[in-house]
Amino acid sequence: MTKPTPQSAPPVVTRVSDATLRGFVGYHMKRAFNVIQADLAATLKPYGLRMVTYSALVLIVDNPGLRQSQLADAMDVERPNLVVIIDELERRELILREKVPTDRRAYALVPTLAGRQLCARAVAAVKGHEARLLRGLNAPDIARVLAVLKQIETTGSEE
Amino acid sequence: MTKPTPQSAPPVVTRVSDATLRGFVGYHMKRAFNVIQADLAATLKPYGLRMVTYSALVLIVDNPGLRQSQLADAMDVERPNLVVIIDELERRELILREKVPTDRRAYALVPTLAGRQLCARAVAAVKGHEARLLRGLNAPDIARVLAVLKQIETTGSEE
DNA sequence: TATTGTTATACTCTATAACTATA
DNA sequence: TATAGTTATAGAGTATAACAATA
Repeated sequence: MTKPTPQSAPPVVTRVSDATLRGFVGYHMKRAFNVIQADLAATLKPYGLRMVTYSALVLIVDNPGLRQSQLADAMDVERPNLVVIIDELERRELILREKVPTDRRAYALVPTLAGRQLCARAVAAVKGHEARLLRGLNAPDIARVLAVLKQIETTGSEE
Repeated sequence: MTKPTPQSAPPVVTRVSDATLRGFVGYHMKRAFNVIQADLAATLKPYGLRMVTYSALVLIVDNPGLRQSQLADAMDVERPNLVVIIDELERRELILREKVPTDRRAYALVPTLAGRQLCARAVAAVKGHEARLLRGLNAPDIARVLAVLKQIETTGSEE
């Protein structure tokens, strides 16, 4: 027999339970991702980069000459929103917008030397950030997590 | 010997490579979470709930009588932002703000019958949503993912 | 006609300062 | 003096419509 709790006046809550939400993978994902996002932002701050500008810079360094529309596709960002991101990287002279001779509507995005150097340093810093957050976890576990995340990513578009 | 590529004019990019970013767990997390978020939003739409209002409702149902500040803490939301969330749930008569006799500054949040019923239906729908996104994955793999996510969540605050 | 990059705009989410009424 | 809830506001992030130049 448990002590009956009055229905009209709920007892004072001393410890908030999130047991129901803990039953969902998405809830754990959101909380873990919040931590990653905050730590990543702090990691990139010394380089003057945000998550989006970092992603854009890495993709431009890895794919020199790609068009803005290709980058927008790869980043899952709308074209109008990419413009300001590219503006920012260009203003800092980390990348260049080069006119494409064969299609005068388009710009080819290429990294400058400074862009490639900053990119290398930022990537190294992010590696350190992940090593910190994932320390104590073994490689097989992480590999399994990546497999699950990849499956979620692709299952979403199947439906 | 690989064919040398001219440095001055980068070749046209046919397929954008995100190989560098794929080396990071956070990148996979973001992409997977985007998929989850979009599917969850669609799942909750028929119930007139968004991710935040859903989380708030579940926590109020599971912790009847909790204060707004407690809920804000649990949800990692600033108090000002919680106000409009609570307003929305109260306007739809899913929850009530009850004056606390012992502390007249505070409100105890309690679910109405309609709130508990909608919560139960929404939770069931979200279970279906997760089953869809995670189909084909076995329980041990998911358990390992949860362990990793929990570790990331707690490691973030250690530093 | 369709596409590339752009502008303007709006809507959501989130963060901070300051207020009120209590404690 | 500190706390609970609120208001106002500003900053990100994101989405859509419409335009000029070009294909």
